[in-house]
Amino acid sequence: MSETAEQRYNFAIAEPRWQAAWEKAGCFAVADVPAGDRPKYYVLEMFPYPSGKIHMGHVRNYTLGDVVARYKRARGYEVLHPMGWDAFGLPAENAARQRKIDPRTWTYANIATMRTELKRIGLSFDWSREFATCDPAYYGQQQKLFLDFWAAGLVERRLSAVNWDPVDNTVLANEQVIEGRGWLSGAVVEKKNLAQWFLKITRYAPELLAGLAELPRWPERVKLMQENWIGRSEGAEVTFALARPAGGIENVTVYTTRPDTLFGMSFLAIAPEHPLAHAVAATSAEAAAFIAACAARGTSEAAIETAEKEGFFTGLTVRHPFIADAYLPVWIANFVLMEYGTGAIFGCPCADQRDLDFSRKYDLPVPVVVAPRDADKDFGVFDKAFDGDGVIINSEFLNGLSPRQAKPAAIAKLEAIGAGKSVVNWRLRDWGISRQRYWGCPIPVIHCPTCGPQPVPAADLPVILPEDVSFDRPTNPLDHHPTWKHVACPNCGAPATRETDTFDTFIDSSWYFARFTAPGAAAPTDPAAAAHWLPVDQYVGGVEHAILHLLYARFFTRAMNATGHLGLHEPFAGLFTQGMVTHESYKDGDGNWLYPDEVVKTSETTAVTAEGAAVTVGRIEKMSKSKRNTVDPGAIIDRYGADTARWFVLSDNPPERDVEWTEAGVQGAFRFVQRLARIAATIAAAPDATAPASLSAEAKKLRQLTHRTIAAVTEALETFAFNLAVARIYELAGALTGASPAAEDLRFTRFEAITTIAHLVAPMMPHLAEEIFATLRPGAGMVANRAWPEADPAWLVKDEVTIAVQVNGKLRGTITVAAGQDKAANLALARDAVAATLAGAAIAKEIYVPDRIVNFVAR
RNA sequence: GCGGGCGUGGUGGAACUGGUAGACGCGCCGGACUCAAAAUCCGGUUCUAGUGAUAGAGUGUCGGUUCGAUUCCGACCGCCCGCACCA
Repeated sequence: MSETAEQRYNFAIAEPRWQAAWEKAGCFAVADVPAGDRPKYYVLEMFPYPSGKIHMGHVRNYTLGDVVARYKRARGYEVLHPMGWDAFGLPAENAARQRKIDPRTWTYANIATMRTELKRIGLSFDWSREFATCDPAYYGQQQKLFLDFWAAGLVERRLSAVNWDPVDNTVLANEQVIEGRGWLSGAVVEKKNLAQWFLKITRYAPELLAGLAELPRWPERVKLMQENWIGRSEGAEVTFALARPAGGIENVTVYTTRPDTLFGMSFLAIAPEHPLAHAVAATSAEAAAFIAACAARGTSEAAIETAEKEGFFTGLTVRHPFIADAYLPVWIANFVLMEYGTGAIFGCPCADQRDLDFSRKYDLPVPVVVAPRDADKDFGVFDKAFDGDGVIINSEFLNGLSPRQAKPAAIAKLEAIGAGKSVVNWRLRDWGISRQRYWGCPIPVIHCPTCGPQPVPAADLPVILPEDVSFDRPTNPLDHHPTWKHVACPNCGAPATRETDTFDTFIDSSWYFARFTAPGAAAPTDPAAAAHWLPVDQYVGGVEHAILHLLYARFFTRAMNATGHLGLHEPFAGLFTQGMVTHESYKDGDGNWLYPDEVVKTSETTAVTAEGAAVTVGRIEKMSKSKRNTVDPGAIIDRYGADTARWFVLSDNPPERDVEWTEAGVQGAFRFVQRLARIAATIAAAPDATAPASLSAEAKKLRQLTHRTIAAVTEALETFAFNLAVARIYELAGALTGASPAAEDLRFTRFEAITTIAHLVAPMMPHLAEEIFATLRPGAGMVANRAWPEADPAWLVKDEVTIAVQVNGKLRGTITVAAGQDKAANLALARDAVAATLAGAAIAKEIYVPDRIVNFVAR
């Protein structure tokens, strides 16, 4: 491409030039509290973790957001479009341990690299609002928030079961436990109870669920995932009296969603961690051994899936609440979870598969209390429980009712006899936020041996991470720092120690969108700025954050509301979740992964190395470093320019789906960039054309297409159908081929068309848009500061329409008529058009849809 | 197992609230320009039969509703995603 470079649009010169021009003009900077009366629009993309380099997923994510931001600006909105860094996290610590680099140095160096890379994409960020979550100015405000939450009763410190690595002396996340062993040490991981800080997100469970209904601009899929995660379930708590108390415990309460099946109960089962189980274990070595065996069992998904149902009979029995003199055995069972419900269930084997499996294994009775409506007299349950709708049988006062009717009836009876009540249960659990890590926000708490945990006084905030730390031991450097943790108790002044755990990094990203509205505020938020800009009007990010991040941010918004930092409940009014960027993967003969630029494609499905060795072309999957199927955005921008990269990630398919990065596709995008520049040059070279009094048919057609394209692209951008916007622009550009005509009216409509294209492509290819607009209308300013084109309704009206003519629903011809013509005339025309097919057959019915279709129903 | 989504040419994908299936891109084929190539420009491209205007088939499979179904309904097949001994 170098030999003819002088004839081409030179992106390498133009792109940095326009980026500098936008920056100089301050196009994208806004005030915390703007003075004017333009309507606001807040566009936000999920901020990146500074891992080292930008990848194609970032390019796609930020390009999608940038299209919205630039489009909304052109539509007259004042747009807040900030960028920052989610900068705390484990990779920085790993770099410190493995390569002896200070996490701070590593992180800020990565930020510097990635900022430079991002700027080359030409994104319309207000860079003046940039911050990193590892800046003390940010995390200090976060500590303030935590203390306010604490004061408001939203924080709790309590014992919690964790994965404990006995060699590394640290808590491991579930993802860090591999086949029951620590990922670094290889030691068998233990379950241990540790004091951990929790945020009481469960208090907001009903609100977080109900709030989903107020989010029409969120994907249904994401709302459903959150709904399932929050997991509301309606049922009842039933209290069973023990026939004989054990360890001072007199009764056991279970949670059930099927109180209608109480008469089908054949046992009661408790979790191994249930207090009653401990009481039994105190006097039974066998029980203690069973409980220990359960605790040692892995908690990985695979282990759970293959786990056999196992139980231990305690020797205890409980009374049935409805049946006099009925006693049911109490078992400790490995499939009952302490964390859900009350940690105890009643077993009804006929209506629950797990209970049935358990009953069969231990020879417990299986009374049948629900039967299908159409069941015969001798309906029985053998190896498959019946949990469908049906009719209650063998259940005294519930007989004949459906399960749905029987539930309230059973609950009413339980309430009447004081044995139970209606209860709503949630799957959502409180958020454990303690991490035994260095590179995170210090938890601003001081532990005093006499006063207990004390908040760090406001005057002493922020609690800053010490820099002189050592990673020579595997445990948390904060813990074995010689001086940092030793302080005086703020309450009594006695020697005390700082909390050495840091926050889960999900906290950092739970409120950054609010901080962006006033990044320099002395408090966590500036209420006026937050009130002006929030909620985020359009949030864009990966679907992998559908649950945790988005749920935490929704919770934080409510907690910040409760503590006076924000005035709203839902942070993100609109959410768009984009698909991944994928690429083919390649392996050499020895099974090593190869980078795309190490292979030469020899056909659609085959490839060889540069040396000619055989290459296995693998699956198309998400770009990942481990599989080496990555393409470096920097290299792409060097070769093709940012606009080409942007255009490609937008053009091929809908943004919510995965896009496959292909060299052919990129080249197609690059050709279009050059073609547009060429068309613009041709047209600009033509002498000025003024609007002629009348237009020829050809000129009229072009003008109609131009205005239809404005309307279609506008509609497409409003609905995230960016691939359709691209297609419509291709279509209009396609109509502009050929040499510049002599006719004045055509010169005018062509000029109008290309000028329109310059504006329509601007959100997607902003540099090229500026470049061609500058050649077309020198001195008319930058596209970035110009208004979006308006489609003239007069030019959207079609004066001629082609109507399909069908016989019995089959297309037999078309007629072209003036639009909006009357029925009779068109029917007659249509009949002529298909006379041969009708061949005089009797017409039973004539269907006429104006300007669309005529259908003759012939017998 | 539960919940949700998706199946359209060689390929990525279009098709408004049921109304001419395949827009637009990629690829491929043919042509122009060129000593040649690249780039560019023009034309063609769902399949089958036919030189041909044309005819038939066609949106995972089977059935239904309708004048008319990619679109609505039912069953099935396949793929993808989320959750999961959740009581």
